[in-house]
Amino acid sequence: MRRIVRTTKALADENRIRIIGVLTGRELCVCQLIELLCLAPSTVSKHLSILKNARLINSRKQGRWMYYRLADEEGAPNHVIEALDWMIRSIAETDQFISDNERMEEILRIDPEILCSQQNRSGSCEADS
Amino acid sequence: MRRIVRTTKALADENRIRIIGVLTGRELCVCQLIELLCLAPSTVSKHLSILKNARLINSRKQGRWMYYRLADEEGAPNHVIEALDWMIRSIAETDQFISDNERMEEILRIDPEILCSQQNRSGSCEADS
DNA sequence: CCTATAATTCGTAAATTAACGAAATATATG
DNA sequence: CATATATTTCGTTAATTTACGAATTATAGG
Repeated sequence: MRRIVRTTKALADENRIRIIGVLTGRELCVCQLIELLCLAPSTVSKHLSILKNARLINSRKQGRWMYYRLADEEGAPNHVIEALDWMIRSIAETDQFISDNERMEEILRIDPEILCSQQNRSGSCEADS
Repeated sequence: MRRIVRTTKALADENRIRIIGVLTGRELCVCQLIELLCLAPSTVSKHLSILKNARLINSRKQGRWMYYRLADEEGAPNHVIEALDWMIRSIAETDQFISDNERMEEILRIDPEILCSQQNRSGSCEADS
């Protein structure tokens, strides 16, 4: 039951739900999520660690970048996979999900080298929508 | 998306999950839940209002008693029904779910008139398990 | 109508969580 | 080896949530 609570707590935050929303079907690095959410790098990192702790996402380090993706069947408990499944189906038609994914398409067109180097300075984010 | 967050927040508390666990398959009144959870009546009432607000449960007043039951297909949005479904399947085999339901069987054997009248005085609860 | 009582609302204190910036860590590159 | 940089960890503050008791509401029954 502790594990169920850890799952629902991880899912009980709007920013973490948005992360799951843009992670469906692709892998993203932290600075791309920072750009989307307009939050400090340390905050986004903390959200990712909560999701990872709940085993909702996995990560892979490549050079200086850390890539995150949704958990897959192998390696995550059933109840986690099913929660992810429910979440993705539930948010799929929300405005937030749609606009986040549109925005992410734009972000993905930016060379990550340039994108990242412009962050880590305060007030760098243009809040959108 | 607001509604999804409301759903996950409602499910992100151990006591509320326990309430859902004992409510599967039956209707219960507030004092029976107070007895199980060993929490103040006002606290249990607050948990119930959070669950009701998220449309995970429904209520019915009969005399001085208020009966709560899980939401059913009619009247609750799809994503809520599916979340309930996931939750019930996920907790079904946990020790907490099993012992809560055993304890509830005992509680149900007590005349509610007697059960309720013994509450509302501080320190009345014998914490179990 | 008066009293008892089941449940809720309200105000408040304690605990938890979210957000930030600064410092630390790890990796690429000159 | 020194520097730049992507991410994480740590410490702190602000916001949110949980829990309680006191006061309130609504109903049953004398």
